[in-house]
Amino acid sequence: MDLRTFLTFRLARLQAQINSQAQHILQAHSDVGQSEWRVMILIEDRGESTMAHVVRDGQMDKAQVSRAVKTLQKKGYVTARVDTADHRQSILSLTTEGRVLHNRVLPLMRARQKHLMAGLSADEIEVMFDLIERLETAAQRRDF
Amino acid sequence: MDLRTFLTFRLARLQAQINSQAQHILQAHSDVGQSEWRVMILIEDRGESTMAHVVRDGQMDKAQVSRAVKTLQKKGYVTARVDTADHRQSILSLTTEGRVLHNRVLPLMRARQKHLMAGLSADEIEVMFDLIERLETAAQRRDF
DNA sequence: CACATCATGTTGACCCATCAACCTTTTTCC
DNA sequence: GGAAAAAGGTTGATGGGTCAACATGATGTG
Repeated sequence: MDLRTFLTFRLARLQAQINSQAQHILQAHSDVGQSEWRVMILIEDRGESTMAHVVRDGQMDKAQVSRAVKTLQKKGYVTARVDTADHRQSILSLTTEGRVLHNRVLPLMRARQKHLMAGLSADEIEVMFDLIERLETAAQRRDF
Repeated sequence: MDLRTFLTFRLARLQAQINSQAQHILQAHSDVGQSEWRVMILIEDRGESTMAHVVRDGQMDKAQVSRAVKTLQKKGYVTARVDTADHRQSILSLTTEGRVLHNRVLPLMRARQKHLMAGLSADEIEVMFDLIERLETAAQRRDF
């Protein structure tokens, strides 16, 4: 029983490392957490967005997005104005400070992503994505 | 900016699926959570153990282990007796009920692990482990 | 022996993630 | 038009995971 040979165990550790690295960057260069950062990316990516869009684009939990947006508003990085056409939703956009933060941190995140994949050849990256895909399918089974 | 092409994003999704699957098994067949389950495995693997060993064997956080052990004692699956030779640590072992639970759930977890890897060839598994290894190394960098 | 150091655990604080219950607004459909 | 269903959000609860501070027992060195 060597845990090192368990795929799930290794993946969990890898994930922990990756998270920790991201957390470190965000702490060193901003005052937002990972979920807030992801929300900011997703908003800026559309220019303007809504929580529902953020949820779908980022496959995040809507509760998490709701809280992240609230925090981001408090921190002054995001504004929300109620949609006149649909009063259920608000239109989210980054403030100037939000955009500044975004533009400061995004290059670092891109560099990190690049560094992570730098040790892998194009073929290997392809294989990795394929394997992730298949594992994800296998992980959906619930009849154990 | 398609998040689907981000390795970190895909890994996070995969990890979430895998966790959810494990959680589902534990909820259906026991009353312990994932960290408690891992602690139980690690104790039973040695027959007897200590928190420090569990922490090292499972590369878990000691705070997490401390709380998991406390809960497991409350649930009656683990006993702790102070080591006479070293009064700082306690020797942990599973109770009879703990062992029953362990023997009931472990086969399901093994089956799950097998199913996860069933779609992958031996070569692919090897590649996967190798890639995980290298990504883990790359994820250690902190100078961004 | 005494003091510094290290190892073992415990606790509080904080963040991430998920689920369920609930409220409001919009849409669908008869 | 009106009831039912669906969509957008909010909130509370639970669990996972990490970090820092602390208390205490063990160890090792001058």
